[in-house]
Amino acid sequence: MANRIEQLDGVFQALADPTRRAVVGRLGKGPASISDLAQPFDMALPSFMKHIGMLESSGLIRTQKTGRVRMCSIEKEGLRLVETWLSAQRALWEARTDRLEQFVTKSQRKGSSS
Amino acid sequence: MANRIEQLDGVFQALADPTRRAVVGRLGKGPASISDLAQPFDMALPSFMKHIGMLESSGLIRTQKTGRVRMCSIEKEGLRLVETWLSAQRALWEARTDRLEQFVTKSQRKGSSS
DNA sequence: TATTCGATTAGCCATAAGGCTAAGTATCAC
DNA sequence: GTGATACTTAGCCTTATGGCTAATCGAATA
Repeated sequence: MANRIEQLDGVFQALADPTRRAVVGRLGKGPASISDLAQPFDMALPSFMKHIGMLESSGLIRTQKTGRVRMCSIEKEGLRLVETWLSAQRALWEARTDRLEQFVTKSQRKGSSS
Repeated sequence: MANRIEQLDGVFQALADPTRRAVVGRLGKGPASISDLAQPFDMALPSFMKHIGMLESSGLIRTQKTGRVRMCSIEKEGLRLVETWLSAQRALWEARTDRLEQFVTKSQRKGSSS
C-alpha cells in the first residue's frame, strides 16, 4: 500500500475546491443523485461532472448508476486518510511542545512583549 | 470570518503536493531554513521556493528572514482549520450512521474492493 | 413510438501549477 | 572589497484545472 501517499495527493486536491467540499458536506447527510447534487450550483452539468469525477477517483465518494440516475454517497475511508495524516502531524509537533515551551519561556524572560 | 472557507481552499491545495506535505512534516519537528528544507528534494531552489510560497500564503507555515537566511516554522492554526472542517464532516455523517450503514452495505455488495 | 429527462462525451478556452535556467541582490567570511 | 552563500526575481515551458457549448446515449414516460 505504498500508494497511500499518492492517494493523499488526490484527496487533498479534491478537497481544495469549495464546490467539491460542499458536495462532500451534502453527501455527509446522505446519498444523492448527480442532478440533486448539482442543483445548488450555478454551473453547467458537464463542469459539475468533472468535480464528481475527481471526488470519485480520489476515493472521497462512491457512485453507482441505476437506470438513468447515478447515485453518489460518501466514502468514509477517503476522509479517514486525511484524519490519519493529520494525527501523524499533530503527534509530531506535540512531541516537541515541551522543548518549544521551554524555549519560548526562556525567550520571553529576556525579551518580554507579546 | 467569511474567508475561512477561502482559506481552506489554499490549505487543502497546499497539502495536495507531496513535497509540501513533507515540508510540513519536517517543520513539525522544528524550524528550519529554506536551504535545510530544500536539501532532501531533487529540485532547483526557485521551484522549491514556490512550494514555500504556497505554504506560507496558505497559512500553513510562517517564515522570517534574518540576515541572508530565511527560517520557516509551522503555523499550527493552518492545520487546525483542516481539523475543524474534518470534525464538522464527521459530525454530519455520524449523525446518520445507521441509515448510511444500511445503504453502504447494500451498495458494497456490488462494487468496491481493496 | 416519440419525447423528455438524466447523464455523458467531445472539444474548446483561459488560467494556474510545477518544473526549469539565468541572472540579480544582499549578507557574511576572508 | 572580493568572493562565496542564501535567497530572489524574471521569464519560459508543459500539463492540469475549471469552466463552457454542442451533440449524444439510454432510460422513462406520455
